[in-house]
Amino acid sequence: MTTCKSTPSGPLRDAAGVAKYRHEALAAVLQVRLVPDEQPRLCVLARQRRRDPYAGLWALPSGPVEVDESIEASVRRHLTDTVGVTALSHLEQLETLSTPGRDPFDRTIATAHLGLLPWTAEVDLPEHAAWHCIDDLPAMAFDHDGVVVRAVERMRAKLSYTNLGFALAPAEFTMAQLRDAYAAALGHEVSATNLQRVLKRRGQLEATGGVHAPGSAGGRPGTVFRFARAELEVTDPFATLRP
Amino acid sequence: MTTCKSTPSGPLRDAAGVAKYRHEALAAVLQVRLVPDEQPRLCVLARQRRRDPYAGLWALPSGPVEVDESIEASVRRHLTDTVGVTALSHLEQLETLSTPGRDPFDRTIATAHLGLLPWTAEVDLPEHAAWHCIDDLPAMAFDHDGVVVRAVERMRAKLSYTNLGFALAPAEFTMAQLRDAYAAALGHEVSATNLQRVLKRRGQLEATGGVHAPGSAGGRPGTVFRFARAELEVTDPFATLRP
DNA sequence: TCCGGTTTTCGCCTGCGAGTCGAAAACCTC
DNA sequence: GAGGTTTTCGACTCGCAGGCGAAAACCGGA
Repeated sequence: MTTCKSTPSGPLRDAAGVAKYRHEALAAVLQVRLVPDEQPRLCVLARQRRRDPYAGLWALPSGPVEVDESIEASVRRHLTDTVGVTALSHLEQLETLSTPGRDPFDRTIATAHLGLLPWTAEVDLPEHAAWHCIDDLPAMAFDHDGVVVRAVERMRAKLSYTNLGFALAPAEFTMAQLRDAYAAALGHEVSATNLQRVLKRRGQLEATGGVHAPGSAGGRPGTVFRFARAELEVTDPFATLRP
Repeated sequence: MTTCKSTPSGPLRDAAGVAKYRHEALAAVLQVRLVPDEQPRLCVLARQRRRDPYAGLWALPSGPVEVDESIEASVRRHLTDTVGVTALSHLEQLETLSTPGRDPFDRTIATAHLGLLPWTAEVDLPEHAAWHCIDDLPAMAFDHDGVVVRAVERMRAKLSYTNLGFALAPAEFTMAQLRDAYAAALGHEVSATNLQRVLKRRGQLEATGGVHAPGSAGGRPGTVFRFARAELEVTDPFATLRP
């Protein structure tokens, strides 16, 4: 229904003279990645740009929103198409970036998202895509470095006041595994004792009944747990000044 | 630099065939409003629509983003121009709405914001604009009722784990006034004792030295306080599982 | 000036949940 | 069976929110 009145040199405008913008769906996909004989580390998925602007720099997976989809659907579509990510355990909106000049070639608006993968998910990465550890990030294109920082902040905050832990872990796990995953995600040591007590008190943790075989070094076998619910729920945002 | 290739019947697209969208800057402006001889109440600013779609229904203040401004600057501009709000004590981004069909006349994307005014701010409302109490909202246009709900949720959550209280109150106030404002904002009774102790422990509260004259019914005069800082700062988002 | 009524302020106590520590349990290899 | 390793559980401490009652500071009226 919209007709075009813009001149080739100016911004695109509709019949009423209102400016229109290209809208990018953008995602910082985080995963606790296990490396044999090392502590697991928190990483983010990025692609190396082939074209200007910022050719050669790393950028978060993104793509334009189509007319018949919501931004969230667009994020999922582009993640599947460009980096082969289909098994997100969590996806939420982070922020919308709109500073004029953030894309030197066009006036674009982008909505950034936080995506999470369980540590067991294996992604077949295409060429020019790679995982980068959070504490050793390369230079990134556009405003994407800020997006990664805020994605990690959001995930860390929600790990403490929601049951977001389910998105880091697979269906079943031992407390030792979960402790290591939390430690990698939060960036500091975590006590398995305290973690188990906190999650149990909140009713997020259930024992499956099974036990996990001990490692080669021996030791008591760990009981296998699962998260009671796989949807995000807030524990108590009104920690203070409650009724 | 973008040229127009769209046909009059299809969506607007640039030279590369990428769809472009009208982007709306949207704000839910909340204020604790004082009515003489009544408890103060939390209200939201809305305008009654004159044109279709949703003519006659109430809608949050909004307007299209211009090419040379960020979304946040656009929100401030439209709030000034359409409802005369210039003294926001706080403004933050809430969420971006993009469901196809959310605007039956056009494919638009809107970024919703949370705005706060101190209870002393008096706004000269134009015709067709009014304050609506949160617990007695009229039917709203588009997806704006959901925006109001999430704006209130966000504010209530941040009142407990940030110093957002500074945005509700004027520069100076007594604990009794602040208690009433918190009670209206949170929707439940608040103890002045506990409120003062919590805010003091966090270093958010300072005594100015002055005292407020007692009311007509007498009583001990209240000491005058101010917030130590007027920028948002998080108290402790990592309440649990800290290092 | 004294007294009841009102509002604010302060100190003490309680209770919940996070964090720490150490001992016991359960497994390995030698 | 002994020694080493890992997991699990209980007991304790501590910080902070929340509740209660007494004391402080003001009013108006007798």
